[in-house]
Amino acid sequence: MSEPVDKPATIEDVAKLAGVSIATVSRALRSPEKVAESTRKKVTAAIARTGYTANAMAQNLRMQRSKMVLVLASSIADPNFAGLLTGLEKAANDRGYGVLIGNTEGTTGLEQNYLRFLSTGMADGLVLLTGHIPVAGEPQTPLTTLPPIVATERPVSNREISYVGVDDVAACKMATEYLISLGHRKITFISGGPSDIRSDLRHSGYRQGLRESPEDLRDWRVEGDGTSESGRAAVERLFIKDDLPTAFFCFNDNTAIGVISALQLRGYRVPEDFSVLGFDDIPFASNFSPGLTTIRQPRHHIGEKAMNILLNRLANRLLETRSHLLHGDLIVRESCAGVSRQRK
Amino acid sequence: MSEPVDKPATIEDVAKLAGVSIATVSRALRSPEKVAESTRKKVTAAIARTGYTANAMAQNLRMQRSKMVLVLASSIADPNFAGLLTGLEKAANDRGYGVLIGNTEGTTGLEQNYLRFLSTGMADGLVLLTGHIPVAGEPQTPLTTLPPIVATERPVSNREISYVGVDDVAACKMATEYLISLGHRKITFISGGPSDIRSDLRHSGYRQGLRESPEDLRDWRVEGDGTSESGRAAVERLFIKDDLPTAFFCFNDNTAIGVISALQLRGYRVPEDFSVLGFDDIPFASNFSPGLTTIRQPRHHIGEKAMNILLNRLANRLLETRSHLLHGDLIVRESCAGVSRQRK
DNA sequence: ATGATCGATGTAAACCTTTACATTGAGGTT
DNA sequence: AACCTCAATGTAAAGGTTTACATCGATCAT
Repeated sequence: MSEPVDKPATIEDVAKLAGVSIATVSRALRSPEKVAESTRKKVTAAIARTGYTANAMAQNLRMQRSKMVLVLASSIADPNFAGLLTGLEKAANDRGYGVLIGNTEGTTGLEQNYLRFLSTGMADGLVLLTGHIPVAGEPQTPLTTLPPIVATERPVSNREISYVGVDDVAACKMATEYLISLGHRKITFISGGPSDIRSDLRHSGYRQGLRESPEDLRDWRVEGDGTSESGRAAVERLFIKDDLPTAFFCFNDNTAIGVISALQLRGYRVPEDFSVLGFDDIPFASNFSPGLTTIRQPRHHIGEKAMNILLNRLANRLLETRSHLLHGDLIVRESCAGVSRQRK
Repeated sequence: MSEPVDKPATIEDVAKLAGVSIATVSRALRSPEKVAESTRKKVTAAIARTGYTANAMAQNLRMQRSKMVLVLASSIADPNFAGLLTGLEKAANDRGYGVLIGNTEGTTGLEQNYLRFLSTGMADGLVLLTGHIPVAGEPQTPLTTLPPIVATERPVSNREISYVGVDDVAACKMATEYLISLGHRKITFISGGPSDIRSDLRHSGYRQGLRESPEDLRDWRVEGDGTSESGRAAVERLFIKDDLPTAFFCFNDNTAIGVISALQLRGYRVPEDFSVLGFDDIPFASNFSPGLTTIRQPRHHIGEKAMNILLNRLANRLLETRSHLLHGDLIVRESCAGVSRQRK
């Protein structure tokens, strides 16, 4: 139905065909109530005939925005990333925004590079999954020049930035209580590394859980870094010391998987000999054997909520910059059991 | 070092400060060789003082491009997606392009929606992971209006579109020969569903592998759909028929995982009782127990190569629209073994 | 000295919108 | 009949670049 165009039709083509001015065409599209029914019809017809689509560049230039959001992540391969992105992307798309991906791989060099999208105006807002405000080249106060930001996946220490994520503390407290209710009295927390703030949050939830017990349970933290290798290594260290818990509460599912395979490699069985609890409920948690008992992050919701907060800010519906902590569910599968016939 | 700006500096501010025209400033940036050393210095100084960054919208409008590429995927959560995206993203970023994500969830509605990035000129090129050319609203020939495209992850039946991916046929032939070399004579191929072209490619590689054998081996295909559930289901069906192979060659690792857990659930051991081979080498393949023997997709390279092909096309370095098939390595872990003490 | 050549710079158009402001004319009020 | 109001439309500026073309001197050959 469209004309044999080589160059895409412009608003001017439409105006000419409809016999009106370009202003009227623009109005017919952006604020139809301002244009008479009859002319609106003519314009619509002309648009259909020309196959006109407004040039986004021209619009953006004129309106000083890009309808684009930059998502900065330190690792695209992170098992949480896909779910989060799905939510972010859906919310953005629903509101006419596009999602631009920046994979920093944890390096500030790449991080810097992606800031070009902000400084050149290619993106209106920023979703931070890195856990820190991107460093500008010059050591100047960056917050003033940065666009609206929302953090997710990893909270940012700066209080000015909204964070959307699971309530690590509450979830870990609950999970710890669950382990205690199963009879466990010696529970090791395997951390996610010193640089990850969430590790401290989860550890603190674990401690709160311990304190709920009438007995005085040992706060027992060993260091990991969130990889399955670090889970394996932690187990090995504990075996060498010959100081073993009855349950492992792991910073995340990856670590839990490492822990379990290390235990299995030594001939122990999970959950018969040891209980292991993870965090995240990565897609693989249910396929693992034993099925991982873990805390589910509502990744999709987190993503959607984070994006909506950001877009509301962009739309000037000024919002409090608060943290929004979502509830994490305990998903009970097979990797945790009662302590009854356990060796220690 | 930068002035107290509310509005970002424009090229005009720089020009004024440097005492030259805006054309000279533009030239100093885009084609420095055209401007005298002395003025270039003045301009550079002025840029530093104003903290000027060229407005991308204005540039894009003027130059009729966006330096942005749309990546259309049917599922962001696909285990291959992250690795692919990492490669795509890296190559794009290296060449100053941005990557825009479109998650179609397999629905044409969303697919349509993302096409707005193309029709409005927000994206210059398209990376297709969906396996088909997006359908335009009207039943018109879309290829003429679509920008340069490259397909990856799933080949597109249309011959005009370059595809970058692993050589499914060769890899599966090799893997099948490997199973045969282990002594397997009854090998079931579990497909990835009728709608997935790759399923046929891999099946055909498997058949070629069978034919290499001096014996006349049975081409034995059962249907799956690429999920671990379908792997489980396939195993159950075979048990009901009481017609069992000694090895399973699965369309992908997900299926293989389903197959293995179904076998284990029935009390069999892998690889002692059955061998299972996957495809993809998803991040989890090595953490699974038993470690998955599988074919590794060089996801990162595929992504980079695909993006480079697309960007070359965009840069008018006209390239043949050919398929680029990369080699897939057989990763031998524990899930396949000799047939010796197998039950059947 | 004169003109040609060429490098460096400036002028202005073009890219395509949106929107403030001006204009027009119809309908209503006095 | 003169005036006012208001809805509908048009005119033109603005948004910030890039680049073809024009201009200006200086250098060089004659």
